[in-house]
Amino acid sequence: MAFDWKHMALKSRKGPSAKIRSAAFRRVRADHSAELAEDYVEMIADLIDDRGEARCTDVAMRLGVANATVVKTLKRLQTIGLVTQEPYRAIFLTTEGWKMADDARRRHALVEKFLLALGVSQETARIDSEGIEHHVSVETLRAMAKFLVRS
Amino acid sequence: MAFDWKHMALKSRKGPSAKIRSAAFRRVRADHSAELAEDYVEMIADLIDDRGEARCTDVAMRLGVANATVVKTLKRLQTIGLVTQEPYRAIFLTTEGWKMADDARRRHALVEKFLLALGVSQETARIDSEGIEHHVSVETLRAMAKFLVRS
DNA sequence: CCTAAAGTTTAGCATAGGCTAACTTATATG
DNA sequence: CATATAAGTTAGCCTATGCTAAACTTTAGG
Repeated sequence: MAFDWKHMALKSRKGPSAKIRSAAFRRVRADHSAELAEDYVEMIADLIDDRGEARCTDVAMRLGVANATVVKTLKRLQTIGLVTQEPYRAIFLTTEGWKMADDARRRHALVEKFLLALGVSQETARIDSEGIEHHVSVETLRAMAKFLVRS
Repeated sequence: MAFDWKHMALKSRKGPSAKIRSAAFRRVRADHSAELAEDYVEMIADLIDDRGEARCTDVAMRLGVANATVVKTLKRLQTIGLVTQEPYRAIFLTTEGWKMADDARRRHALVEKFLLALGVSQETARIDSEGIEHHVSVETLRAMAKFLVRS
């Protein structure tokens, strides 16, 4: 508190680590834009597999958002080439979309299994894996897989 | 501000129906609003401990965002009672702010240590823990702590 | 003690994601 | 086969988070 900052050399305050450190936060922010897309695509894939087609309403209900929100987001997903849809019709995934969905599902399943193996409840594993799956690097995924094998 | 979906989600113990399932996504969305606040507060706490005071520029640099963005976000954090600041002066944490910061740091440190114990590199542990720390429930944190003890 | 550099704030813009209400289209049933 | 209801869409609003450029305040140093 009583430190005299006025007489410190201000130029030396910016360490070279600041730039490096900020990369982690940039990564998290970048993840966020991809996150929603992954959730949608993963859910659409599940719906198609489960019941033959994915409808707006089902996606809205499962995500817990309004119908109009889904419609708006699907437009964005269409422009970036992940889904296709005719007005008033069901939703389909592009090849790109299927690739992302399968990837997300694999990751999701692995994280959930890992949490269960760690000893948390089914309920918590389900909820936490939903939040965590988007932030796990390939290296960490591999470490989780290894843990599953030897446990 | 935002409704406390975090708590809601943690309390639900019923089967994975669509309605319940959507709680996980609500929880993730609720986390997102808190996430930024936690990152700011945690970083401000670190800056105060490291060098006696937290300035806009340092926060901006470490987070990798523009100065103006920090100023705007700090206004929000002020209105929700986490920080205080006089114009053109350093940033301070309220009691509430310190509580959140300490909590975030504890969680962050635990997740990072856990990842290291799992066998990932220092670099990956640092980056992944940044993304994961906000999505880990108390139950999972306890499981991670237990793992650290017996490993 | 004055001035230039460094730091902070304001203004104005963009995008993403959320909502409700009102409208349009598809479909299921009497 | 006509129409009520379910499903999808549009319009318009809000908040959060980012940005740049310009204006303003503090402070270091001559």
